[in-house]
Amino acid sequence: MIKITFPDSSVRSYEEPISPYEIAESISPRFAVQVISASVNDIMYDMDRKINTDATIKLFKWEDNKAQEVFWHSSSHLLAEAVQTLYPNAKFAIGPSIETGFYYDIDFGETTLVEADLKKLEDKMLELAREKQTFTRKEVSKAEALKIFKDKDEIYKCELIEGLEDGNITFYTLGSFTDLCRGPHLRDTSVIKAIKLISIAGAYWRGDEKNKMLTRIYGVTYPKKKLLTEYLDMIEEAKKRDHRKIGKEMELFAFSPRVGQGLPLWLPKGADLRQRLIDFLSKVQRRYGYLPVVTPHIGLKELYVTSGHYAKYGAESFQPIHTPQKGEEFLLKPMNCPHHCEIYNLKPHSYKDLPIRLAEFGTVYRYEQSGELHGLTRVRSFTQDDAHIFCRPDQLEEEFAKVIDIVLYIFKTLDFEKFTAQISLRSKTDRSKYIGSDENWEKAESAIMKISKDKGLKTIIKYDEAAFYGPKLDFMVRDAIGRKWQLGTIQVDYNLPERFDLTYIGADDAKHRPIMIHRAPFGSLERFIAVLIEHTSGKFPIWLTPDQCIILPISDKYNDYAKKVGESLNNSDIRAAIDNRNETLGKKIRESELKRIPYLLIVGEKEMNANNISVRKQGEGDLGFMSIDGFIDKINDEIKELIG
RNA sequence: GCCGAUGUAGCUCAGUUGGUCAGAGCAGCUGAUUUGUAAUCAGCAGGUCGUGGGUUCGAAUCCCUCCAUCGGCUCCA
Repeated sequence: MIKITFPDSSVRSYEEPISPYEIAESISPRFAVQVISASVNDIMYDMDRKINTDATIKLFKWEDNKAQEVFWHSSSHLLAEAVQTLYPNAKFAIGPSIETGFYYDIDFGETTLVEADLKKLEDKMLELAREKQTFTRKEVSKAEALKIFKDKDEIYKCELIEGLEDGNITFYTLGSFTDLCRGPHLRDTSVIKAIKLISIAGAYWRGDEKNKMLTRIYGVTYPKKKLLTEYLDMIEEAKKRDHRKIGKEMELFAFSPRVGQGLPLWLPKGADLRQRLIDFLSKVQRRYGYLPVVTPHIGLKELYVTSGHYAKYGAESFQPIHTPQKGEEFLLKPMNCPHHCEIYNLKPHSYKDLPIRLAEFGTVYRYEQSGELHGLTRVRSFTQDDAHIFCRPDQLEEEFAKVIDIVLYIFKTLDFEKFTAQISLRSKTDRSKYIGSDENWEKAESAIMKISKDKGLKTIIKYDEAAFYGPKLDFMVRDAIGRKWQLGTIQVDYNLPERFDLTYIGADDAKHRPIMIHRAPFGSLERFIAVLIEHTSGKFPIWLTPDQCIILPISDKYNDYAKKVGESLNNSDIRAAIDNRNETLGKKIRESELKRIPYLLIVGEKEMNANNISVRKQGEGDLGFMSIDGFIDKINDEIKELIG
């Protein structure tokens, strides 16, 4: 007999060997059917794999991530089996589960897979799934594993096996398809009821662009048709919030191939919104002791040679601007820090002067790869809400903490509740891509980790994500369809102060090196606004939105009164538009609602006589009559509540 | 940059296998209507079908180049 401990600490005895499935069945056969995967002593286990010793067990139903992972991973094997059946010459690379669904990277050789082929694969997968195929686990030696895949000419699998330790290799066989795989898997394929192959994409073998590009098939599966339909509907809904779509609809920004790829044109309403965000942050920064500066959009190449940016990015950037002066070369500025360092360096500083916080809404230019451009989230010209804090070592913690406060304040004000705070450190292995001494890096990395912890910030640590001059604390937010984007960033830098030979005179009358903090709470206005659009579906908070209200005269008999109301509102700094077209009220309401204007002010006979307005709130309907001053107070109260 | 897809009036889209296929709705303009909480009616005007080549008697439709966009990969100071 062995003792099996359950998550609620209850213990049951069983005759060994026994599988997780049998254990689930002993609890209730109905429960057993719902269990998709299991862990034994916190190691994921096949449902039919036998347990021989005392153990703690967890049984996962569909709702559990651990169940979905197994479900989707098994689905990737099912996809591979279908591919192998229809394309016998295909060579398989890897096929993991992902956040939602799975993919498989496959080398189709000379064959090109097109979208239309996905349907055939889906059908084949369904057909195979219905056969109730089981997954068979087999432990193999490295030599044996290599031989099997070598015989089949599965070069990618062989390469994977080469990197594995002998004695740790398992195969799983599903129908006619055997794969190198750690497992675990579903008991059988019959639970896979709904299948959708989402898309085809290219993906480099092992994620290295020097390697061959394989064909990646993305898919998602569910145990119920309804769940798949719900998922697909949800994606459709999310696409309606796409900032590129809304930006066009609301005329916030645009692109022109004549101006150039990735160079956003801010339209009047978008520029208005953007300026309001700048004003908002400027006010916060003034409170925190930041000093505004303005620097040019270009700088001599030598500036970036000094900073190290030229060596790192020079070749893949916008190339130098030449002048009539032979040998003179300017670069479009890809970041503001070197300029700010030069400002710091203009005069000697006392330790008493620090910290110095130089802030600039600085527009920078980066030649992003064409395939990387994406709406406003990845562009070639963008404006950072940049600032550089030059401080003494003993001020670092406090300054860093205050920057975190600013970021959190902004996120809170704009209702960005779901964000990830990510500590981005150096690669553990490859240190060639960074500048500066190990000592400086260690100081900076440990400082970020300590301060984030002291601040009580929930962080995740990512290696190989640091900037080349220093580690970062990044605030990541998701867009409408779940892609993660970095917004706010705070970076500790010991390296640029050295390169620019920044100093201050200490109390000991000796020269010391300040520490530099780079920080941008929005990250860039472009990306921040993109994410803001997707989070709000374009229904911006009242203090930000371009038109706070629109006046709708019922007929042109009331246009003069409408104009008068508009003037009163504008005189009180309420942004009011007027729709005095010769259209029916119904139409004006409909269009204003679709334009996401927060308040519609209807004026006709009654309002004109009573010198008031009839207020309708976007999405909610008629609020009844209100005096003009009453409405002004209402808007101002709302704004006060949001931004104080 | 790489793999795949897409590109028709300002916008959203139709256009079967190449042969009156250059269309519709919305927006715009003109006129009528003077309107009470999500689309008033009628008429008019709008496109060398992304660009440049090619195949063909004939190309929006087939092929190639380039440009742009979309989904990924790689990259992201």
